[in-house]
Amino acid sequence: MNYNNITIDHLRVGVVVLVSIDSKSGVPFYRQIIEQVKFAIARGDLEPGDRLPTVRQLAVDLSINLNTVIRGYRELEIEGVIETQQGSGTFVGRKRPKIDDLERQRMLNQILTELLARASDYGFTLDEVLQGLSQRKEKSS
Amino acid sequence: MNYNNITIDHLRVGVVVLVSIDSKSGVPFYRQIIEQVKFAIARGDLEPGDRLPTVRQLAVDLSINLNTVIRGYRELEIEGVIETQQGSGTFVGRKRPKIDDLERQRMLNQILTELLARASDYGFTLDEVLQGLSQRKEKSS
DNA sequence: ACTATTGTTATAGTGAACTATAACAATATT
DNA sequence: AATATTGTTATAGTTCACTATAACAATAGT
Repeated sequence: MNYNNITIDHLRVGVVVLVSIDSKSGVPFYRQIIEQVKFAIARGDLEPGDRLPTVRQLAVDLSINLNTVIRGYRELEIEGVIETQQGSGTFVGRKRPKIDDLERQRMLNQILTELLARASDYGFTLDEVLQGLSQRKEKSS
Repeated sequence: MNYNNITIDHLRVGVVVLVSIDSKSGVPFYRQIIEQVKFAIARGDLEPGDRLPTVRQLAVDLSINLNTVIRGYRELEIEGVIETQQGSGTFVGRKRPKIDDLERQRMLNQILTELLARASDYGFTLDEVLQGLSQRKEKSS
């Protein structure tokens, strides 16, 4: 699929874009898969127990090689994000890290600070960041 | 330099971060140089006639190879963003670099995707991230 | 039981990015 | 004029991401 010179292959599950690959971004495909699966979980589009696309199906849909998908899935499994069952499929894991509220808050603040620092390096304003995030929320609903 | 497992080599000119390389992002070094020089100009941190770091100096400061710097500079010159003078140096050209909306969009998307992937690692949802950011906006106004 | 579907493993090849190193060419400095 | 500094060019080798292809292994469905 082609949007204004940005080539994006994607896979929709229902109405939701699960994984999309930007072949011009310079970011390795398998990494894009990893990030976007995590992102989908953060968004709530994927919940524990949900089934992911089969490795072959995703390879076809994204027009990439089977091994590249496997590589992404494997790293996700190593990180404990997903669980694979040979013969049956790949599923979102049940793992949820336990952190107390204070530590959680601190962690979130740190992540946000780094984000804003980077965004500002590139000349983005807080409003633009907020808007970009809001759009992602809309897409998923 | 090391911030929470994110390795960032950077070069400051004055107080401003001119070019920083994230070796874990997967984005080729020479591309990061190109992008960041363009954004520095767009931001106003670099103005027409300003001198850029020498190829050798930048290579040393970023701990990358001379040829990689040259590759980035060369593309910037081809695009007309900078002008090189053998023997004297590399300078910002008079022409303003076009950072089209697509490129900006891509950059923001990349930053947001990374953020959300990390947030997901710590069990944060998109909503929590949005809420955290909104609070920062209130504070700043 | 058989078959289809799922994930797994293995091998081999290609191209891009990066590195190391050396020599060359133009300009600035002394 | 001589030297240092700047960008340029060239060669060669390494690593990584990706592809193509094939066979294997476990599970689900019939």
